[in-house]
Amino acid sequence: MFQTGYLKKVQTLLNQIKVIHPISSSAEKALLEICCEIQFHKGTNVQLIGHTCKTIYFVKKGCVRIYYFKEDIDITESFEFENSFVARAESLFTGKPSLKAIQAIEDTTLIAIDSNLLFKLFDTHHDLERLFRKIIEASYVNTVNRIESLQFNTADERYIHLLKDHKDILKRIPLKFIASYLGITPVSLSRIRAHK
Amino acid sequence: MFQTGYLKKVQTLLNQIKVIHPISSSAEKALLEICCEIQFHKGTNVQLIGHTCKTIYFVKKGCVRIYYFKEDIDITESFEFENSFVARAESLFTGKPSLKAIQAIEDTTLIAIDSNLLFKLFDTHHDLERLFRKIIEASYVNTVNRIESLQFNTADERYIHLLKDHKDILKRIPLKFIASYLGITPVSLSRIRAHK
DNA sequence: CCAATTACTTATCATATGTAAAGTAATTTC
DNA sequence: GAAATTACTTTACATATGATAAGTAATTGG
Repeated sequence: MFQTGYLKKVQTLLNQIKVIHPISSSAEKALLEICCEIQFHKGTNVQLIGHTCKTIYFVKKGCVRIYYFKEDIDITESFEFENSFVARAESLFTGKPSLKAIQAIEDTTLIAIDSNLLFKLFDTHHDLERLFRKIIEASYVNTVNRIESLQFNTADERYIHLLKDHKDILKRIPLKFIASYLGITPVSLSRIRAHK
Repeated sequence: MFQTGYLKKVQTLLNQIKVIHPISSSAEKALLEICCEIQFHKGTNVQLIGHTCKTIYFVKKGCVRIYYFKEDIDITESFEFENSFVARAESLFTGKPSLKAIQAIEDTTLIAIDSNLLFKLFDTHHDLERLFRKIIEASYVNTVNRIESLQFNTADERYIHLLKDHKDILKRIPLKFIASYLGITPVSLSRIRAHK
């Protein structure tokens, strides 16, 4: 069916799926058939601005960010690390071209899932649709919490909160990316870090 | 099966479902069995802070807001008007008690859907799960766009943007609610409106 | 319909964050 | 490994927004 080598390649994905919502082996098999592994060097774009998002990625190794430009300023919308799914929701779920790009922050290994093929599989594999419903629900909860943070917390409250939840983020992500993610300038983040 | 009176009551819900994702008549029937209509007077709470969210509401008439307190300050997280679904996602999808409340801003008629019963129906009605997957996807896209707005737009950009998308909101929602929704104080919103 | 409450605005002052510029430290590239 | 580029910090100044307070307008409740 599958060669040992291939199964090994996607093992991190299968492990993560088990945690979220276990699926039947036939669903697993169908899913693996529409997956492929891709490598990206640090700094390269995984997806470009202007392309309609038709891929859902799983981060096997490394990390990526979604970013866009507002008046020539590079703004990081989100980060994703190992064992997370990434997609530009505003494009994937609306079919419109995305104003955002995905970039590898480190040398990164992604497992790419073709979204059109995936959505077709939902017709025949109910459990696969449930799995992805739960993935979307979890992402939704994250964004709702993020809104709460951006709505009325000060910049340093947001910084402290980010460190509490993702202490490791500091070691892996350039500060300029963290700054725009928090909705502030790099200068302002420097001030906050200089023990304000 | 159903009395004409009952079908009439939930017609707005059924109409809206058709727009999002048409479902089979058996799914429709099953859904209607777990719905019930509830009326709320202006200003009353639909759900209280501290309760675990086990209901998904559909706004038939009127409007509601989700709000919470940060250091005694009332903050509006979101508004929902006619033909929208409302739930406190961070509680519904995690099973934890919600730190947020739902309140009727006008005299409001809601259709309440028991979420546990709904999730059970997903096992037997695949199309119902798809419908709600799409509803969640749309909500997710909205929150992602909202983050973009809160991350680097100025308060008056956010205000103008809100008016562009929801010009009617001004006529129905007290300014103090709009202010906290935009992440600013009522005083600051007054200044912005005074033609800054 | 009047009194009381709540909603909104305006003014003043304080402060956090933005902008610009320059300096230092770290990375990258050849 | 030196030069060049990029990342980060610090400083000085500008500005948007917050906090407080007081005034006006609108709603609510008896």
